Amino acid sequence: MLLPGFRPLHVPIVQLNLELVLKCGQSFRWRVVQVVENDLSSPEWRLTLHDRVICLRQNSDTLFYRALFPLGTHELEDGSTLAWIRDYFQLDVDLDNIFSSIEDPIFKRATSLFGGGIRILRQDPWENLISFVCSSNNNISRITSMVQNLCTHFSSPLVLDSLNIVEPHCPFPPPHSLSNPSVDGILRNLGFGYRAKYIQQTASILCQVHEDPQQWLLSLRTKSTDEAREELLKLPGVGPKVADCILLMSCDKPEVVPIDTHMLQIATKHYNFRLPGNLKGKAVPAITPKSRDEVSLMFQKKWGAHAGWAHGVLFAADLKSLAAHGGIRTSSPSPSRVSRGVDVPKKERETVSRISGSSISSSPPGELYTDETVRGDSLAERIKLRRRYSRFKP
DNA sequence: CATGGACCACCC
DNA sequence: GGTGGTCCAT
Repeated sequence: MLLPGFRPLHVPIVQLNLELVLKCGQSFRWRVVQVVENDLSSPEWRLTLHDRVICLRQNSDTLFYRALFPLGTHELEDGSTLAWIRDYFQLDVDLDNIFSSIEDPIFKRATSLFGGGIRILRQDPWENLISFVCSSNNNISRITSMVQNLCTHFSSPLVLDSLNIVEPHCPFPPPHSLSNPSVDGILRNLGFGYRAKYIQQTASILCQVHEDPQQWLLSLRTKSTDEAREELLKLPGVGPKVADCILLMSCDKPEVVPIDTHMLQIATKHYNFRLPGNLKGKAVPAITPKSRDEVSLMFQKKWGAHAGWAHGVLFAADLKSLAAHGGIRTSSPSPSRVSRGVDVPKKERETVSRISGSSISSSPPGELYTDETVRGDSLAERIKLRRRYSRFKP
């Protein structure tokens, strides 16, 4: 494969499969661009960082990469792009190595379904945090559009040289861009619903409490799993499921297995897990705090030190095998409840099904939050925030 | 500490 | 009526 401008890196597709990894609900910002050069065009993946756009393509044994830089910046490739890639994809982690000790036949089957290549990304904790605050009661396609809106409305696009670049490339907005109280209303108008307040409050709290919020989030990587989780749970919109996702995907906690209704289904259907009031044949009851811990522990015990990575395989495999069956659909009711307030229409849809055969349907602000703006909040609001934030304090 | 609702917008 | 949760009140 000849790709002008791209640099080759030897990475077998069984170690990293972009198609499987970048669209399975870990990161929501990668975009596919169909490049029409020649005829044998492979999809190109792009992600906008704060100072460059990462571009990737791949074939069976090679990953091709390059970066697009803003006008006026030195784009001499000093190796930082390669360093970023190795870190982000955790290329030093050998999938064969960490999975070879897992005997679980169901896991093995899921792996063989794709021939590997599914790994956990090492994402930026801040972006990861906000993205998953958006994930509650939500599907991949809508989360994707919400995150996209976050970028286009709260950060400035990189000014690129390339003429073939049309749409704006906006980085993920930093904490201070989302901390102003006005952000709540803006996000609501963008269709974020009740998650709008969570995002603004979380950003606000982090900016108030930490000199450098992003650096502080990064420091969670060196803390113990329990300590890091405790910190994350203090933030509005972050419950046990979201916290576990962040721990696994951006805080170097590979043993953590996030349990959502999806994983609960898998546990029930394939691992004979039974909730308290669940008899055979009955529908799976709603997840409870206790059952979540039980299921998570079961998987952790079964899969070991990299249980979270194994979970990623089951999860992605599940999503994928549905997309393959493309029309199998299971649930789907319709609304009758009308809500008041501002409504902003949204489009897009996506359906995913499951391995087992059943399926689910898925698929100007920006000012620094200063003491002055803080005073803009009502007293009650501040007290509530304060109480929540100190809930776990000694 | 353990359950039910509400919560937004959107799917169907 | 349900969604790849969380918050709040019993």
